[in-house]
Amino acid sequence: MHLGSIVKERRKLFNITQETLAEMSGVGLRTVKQLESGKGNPTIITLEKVADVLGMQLVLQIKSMNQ
Amino acid sequence: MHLGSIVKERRKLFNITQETLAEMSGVGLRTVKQLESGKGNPTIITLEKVADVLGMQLVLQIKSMNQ
DNA sequence: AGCAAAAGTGCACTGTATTGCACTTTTAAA
DNA sequence: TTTAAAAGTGCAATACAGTGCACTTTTGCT
Repeated sequence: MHLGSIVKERRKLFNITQETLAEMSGVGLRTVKQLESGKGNPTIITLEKVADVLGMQLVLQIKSMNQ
Repeated sequence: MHLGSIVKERRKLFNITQETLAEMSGVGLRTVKQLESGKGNPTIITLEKVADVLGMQLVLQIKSMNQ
């Protein structure tokens, strides 16, 4: 499961639209759409802005841990 | 602690140079240097390439977990 | 089914990440 | 302490991420 899907699922949990997420995070709507649909290659800052609004954070962890 | 520092620390654990990490990951040396020194705003793919070589992965998790 | 809202996409422009090169600074080993 | 290897940095070129706009497709509600 890629990062975009995780963002999308989490956003739906909050019952907000891509447009609202874009506004709240300060990221362009087009960028949010691309991120969620798995297109493109966002920068860390873009991903962090979006994740932050959704109460999530980007972390680097040792590989192959369950969940 | 930012992502660059985590990469740097992890790399030192493996006793390899930035140059070796760059070669192994397929990322430019200049980019590795910027990443580790906290300059710039890498893309997910760049960070994933480097993390992969170091046996790490980028994950999105619910915020405010310990560690 | 009908329809409005939400999501996905092609295009084009702007800004910036990636990169190599050449150089300086720092580190660590003899 | 010397000094070679490793790390940090300014500059410039290229590739591509971020974005708005206009449009199509999908979703989900009545």
